[in-house]
Amino acid sequence: MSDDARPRPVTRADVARYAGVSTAVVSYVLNDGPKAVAPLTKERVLDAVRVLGYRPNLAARALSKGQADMLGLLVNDNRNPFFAELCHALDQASADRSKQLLIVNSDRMQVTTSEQIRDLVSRQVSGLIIASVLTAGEQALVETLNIPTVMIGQFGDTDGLAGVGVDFAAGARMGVEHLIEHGYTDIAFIGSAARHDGRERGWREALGAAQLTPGALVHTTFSYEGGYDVGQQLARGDALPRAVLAASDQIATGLLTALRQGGVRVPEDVAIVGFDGTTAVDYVWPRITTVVQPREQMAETAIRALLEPDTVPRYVEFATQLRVRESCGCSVTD
Amino acid sequence: MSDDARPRPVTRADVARYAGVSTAVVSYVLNDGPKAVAPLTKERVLDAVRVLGYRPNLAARALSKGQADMLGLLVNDNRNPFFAELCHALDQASADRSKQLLIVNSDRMQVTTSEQIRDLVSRQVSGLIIASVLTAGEQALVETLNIPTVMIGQFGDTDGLAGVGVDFAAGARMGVEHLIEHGYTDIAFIGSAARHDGRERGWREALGAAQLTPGALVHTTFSYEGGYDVGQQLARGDALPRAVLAASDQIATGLLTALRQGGVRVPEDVAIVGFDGTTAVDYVWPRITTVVQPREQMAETAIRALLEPDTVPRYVEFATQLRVRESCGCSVTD
DNA sequence: CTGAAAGCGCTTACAG
DNA sequence: CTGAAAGCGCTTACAG
Repeated sequence: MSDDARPRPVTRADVARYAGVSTAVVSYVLNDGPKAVAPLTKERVLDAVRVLGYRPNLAARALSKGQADMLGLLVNDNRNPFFAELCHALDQASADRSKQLLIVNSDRMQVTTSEQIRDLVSRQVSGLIIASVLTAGEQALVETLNIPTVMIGQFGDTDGLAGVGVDFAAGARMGVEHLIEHGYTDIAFIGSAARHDGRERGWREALGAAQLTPGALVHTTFSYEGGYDVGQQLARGDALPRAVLAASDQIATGLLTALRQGGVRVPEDVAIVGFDGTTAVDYVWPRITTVVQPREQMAETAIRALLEPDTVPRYVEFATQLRVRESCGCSVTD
Repeated sequence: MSDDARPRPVTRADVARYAGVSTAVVSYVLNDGPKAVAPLTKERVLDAVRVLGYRPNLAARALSKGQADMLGLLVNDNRNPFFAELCHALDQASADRSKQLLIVNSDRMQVTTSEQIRDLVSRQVSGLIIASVLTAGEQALVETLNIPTVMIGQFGDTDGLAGVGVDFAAGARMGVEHLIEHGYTDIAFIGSAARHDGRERGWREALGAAQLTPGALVHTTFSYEGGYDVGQQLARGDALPRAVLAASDQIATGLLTALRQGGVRVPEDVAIVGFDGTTAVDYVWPRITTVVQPREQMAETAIRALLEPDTVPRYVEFATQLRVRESCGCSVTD
């Protein structure tokens, strides 16, 4: 049995003493620089590290370097499936570059988002990833903070911060065009009331290009519930659209559920196309056809934008892809 | 316009100088101790803080205190809806106690779980929350680390670590009993191959108590796909169980989707009860009846177990609740 | 190739 | 009630 309660943790001084070198040398070995170390000395140090079970104190290193090898991630709500998948991808991508992700939900009641941003910076994160919508004030704050920052998922290139995302309008057009190919002419859009949602614009554009009158335009919250509420109203009313483009998979899922609960058939009565490409919409029935955002690529690019800004353009817009399932009326053999 | 590139951040020395006090006093004010400060002096310090826009360097504080005001959370995959919700609840609960959560996915390829645990500790987290299953070796490691640790969601009280979770067996019994009340007698269980899953035991116990022969016992992975695969096999075969208890909502959802895709009606042909109580299963159709784990309470208790261990028993087992929807055969007016 | 030493920005016993 | 100073455990210019 080993002793418990090892009161004083092993420090680099212990390692230096054990290996018979200076503490500087221990650092050189552990960090592979900035100075070279003789092979034999290096061996002795590594041995000491092994024997003593030494682990660097990362808080000390962070203080010394002014940087904690962490990246701060601000997300509105990590439970949202799309953002959960994005968080996961970001976690992997930052781990690839040996950074930890400090994830913070901005829907906290107790503290303002600005406060959270400041706290992240106080912790010496080397960069900020913003996966939620900022107010003008919050954005101004970030800019004065003078820390590498990238917006992900949503950004306007009017502002000063770097951004990674998809072309919402093109994605929406793709979805609507697919519905048009099915022969539907009455195509509604369900999305948020945000001022300039590219998805809403893309919906409109695709209909215009096909000489179709826009169908109903419904604004709701970005959540299962938002879609569900709309679905209930539609199911009760008498003016069902023939097809719907939903601005998110969550909305699409809530909509689908309410419609079916209300006895409306999907896709026979109402066809649905979602947006995001989350895994979850492949596990409802009918499975939801959706516009896929390439989240691994987005995550990878966002991390690069932070750590190697010169290798990445200021704004990166990825193309989306249509994942065809049954909710649009296609019959998929799978 | 304000200057950009503020090279040297404001430190507590600047504040002290501006306020005409020592740096110690600044600390006393900012930390409300350990010494009292005269009201007027305090005012001057707070003023200086405001004017200079001072923010403490949390890495320095962490080094000094040997503790970073962070809690490390190890989760297998934050995309799993139940764990996403648990992470969110833990985030809120730790924010209530002004700790940040350092979330780490243990499904990373590049690095072992033990390595991740060590890294968390190196970062001076003041506690560890383990929301994933540890190997014996990993668990032994955690114990030698001598840091406050709590397992959440899953724990065996044979081991040395504190734990918070639900009574899996009782929860499963509750689910099965509900299916029995519906009059079903052929009730299957779909879960993992883990050695001692309380849910499997509870299923068996409830059937035994009702003098019913256990139905099929199917082992699969804990994922949408695991449930989907089983559902496809069942739909193709000719031996459909009349009812199923799934060990997780994800399994239940995958199962439901595959069954419906295969033309099997739920609940008319096969009734389903899930486990976890995630939000998502309220947004599939039919909505899935599920055994709810009280995740806010669990999260709150886990955080308390770490920060105020004396106020919490070593093992806390919460009761589950049945959330009745349509998948079991109930008709819910909602 | 190696070491002595200053510095990072806090906290906190100790003295007054 | 306040301050001077040591200490936390690293990194890294500087000197040799």
